[in-house]
Amino acid sequence: MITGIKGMNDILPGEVETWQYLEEQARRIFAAYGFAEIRVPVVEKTDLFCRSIGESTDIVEKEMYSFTDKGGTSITLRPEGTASVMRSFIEHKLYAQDPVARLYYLGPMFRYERPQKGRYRQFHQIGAEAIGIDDPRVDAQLMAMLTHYLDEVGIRDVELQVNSLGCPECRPAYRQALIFFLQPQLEALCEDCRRRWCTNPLRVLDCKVPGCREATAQAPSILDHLDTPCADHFSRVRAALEDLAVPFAVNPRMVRGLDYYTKTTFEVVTGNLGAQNAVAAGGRYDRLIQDLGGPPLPGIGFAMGLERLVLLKGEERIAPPRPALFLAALGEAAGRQAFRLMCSLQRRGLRAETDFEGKSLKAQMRRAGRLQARFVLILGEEELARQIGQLRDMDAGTQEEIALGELAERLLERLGQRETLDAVR
RNA sequence: GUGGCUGUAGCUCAGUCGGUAGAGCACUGGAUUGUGGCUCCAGGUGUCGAGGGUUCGAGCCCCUUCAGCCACCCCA
Repeated sequence: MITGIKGMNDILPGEVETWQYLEEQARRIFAAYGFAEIRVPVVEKTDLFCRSIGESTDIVEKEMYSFTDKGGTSITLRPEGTASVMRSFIEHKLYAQDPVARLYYLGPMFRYERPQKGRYRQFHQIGAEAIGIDDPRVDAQLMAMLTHYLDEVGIRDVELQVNSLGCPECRPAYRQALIFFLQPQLEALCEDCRRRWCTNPLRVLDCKVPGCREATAQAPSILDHLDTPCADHFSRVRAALEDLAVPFAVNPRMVRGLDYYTKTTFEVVTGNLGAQNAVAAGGRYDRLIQDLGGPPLPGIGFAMGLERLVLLKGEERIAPPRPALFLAALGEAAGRQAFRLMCSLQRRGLRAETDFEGKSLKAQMRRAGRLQARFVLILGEEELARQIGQLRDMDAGTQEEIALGELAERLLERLGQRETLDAVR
């Protein structure tokens, strides 16, 4: 048996409806905030990710699906979406028409990691990017949109956390201050954190080991080391969030896995995802476009992990659509008629089903019941001769004769009635 | 890359002290001729993840290997 690839999952009927729902709501809500979809390839030249995400990040160092194509170019399955969107934005000079762009994307991302709960080698993100405005209100607006979306699709028990990582002018000083602070405490830190102290000291603040948390309890905060523009930006972001009544918590220990972030960073976290806690994450990247060879335009964006949203929805599945009608036919002539009727209903957009195996009426009724058909049309020799059928309401258990010529109309009428009733309830 | 747990029917899982495998669900047929869900009856399916070893005999014990899950690292 040929199986799928580790960490790459099939999304089967029964679950796919939830995916479709989450995607549709994102399209609808993001559109209201002025975002347009952009579709970019799932592979890019490897250099793009090295330059944007950062050479020394874990993603670039050990998690990329990179290979050489037949032309000798090193290409990589995208580990995230922002780099590709920025490449496209720059390549097509979208800033020439309008220096402000709001773009969203959705699709698969790839990272070579050991799979675990909420974490896969092929995973899916919905992301949004707002380019060209450095006003803090844009930061707040993006977080408001994200919060609005999660609320709308019924994701509960989450918290929006915000932080500022400063900029290349002020972050190095903080980094030094943190290194100085941690140096005398190295003994108290875990093995991983002693390594982090050298490689990425900010990560020490994020460690879960109790000993490390104690040792860093009095550590300097990045928020006290921001320079004036960064501090001002951050306070205006918070003010704007308050103004919009978006609940949030400041988390000065929040760290990022990608190098391009500046100033505002944010995460939506939950305790219901096993070892994972992030549902969505994002931040400002005011240097990225320039670093990739574009104009000096600022940007901010976020991405949500679809698998994680689906996981949080849990058993709360979106019900697949029910067939409007199952045509139960007895005998060959009735079978032909049922097949014709089914096709004509389908052309009118009504989901209809029938039996192709000449089964007994009992068996056909059982199948109709299992498919949760709203109605069944029973068509035997006698009905066929009179050009009528028995229309059975499967929910009510009632049945009436109807003329075959009126089938579609009667069906639409009664389905409409039903929908009205549902709406009233 | 490291560690732990688990692999038995399509699915969820039992399987005693080592004696050649079971249940529920699902599926199919039936319980008055042409009427679903509930109930009852009947029916089939397994390289017991794979390979090797111990043993008269292995689903069970030992070794190897593969896969899945979970956790670490890191992250959506």
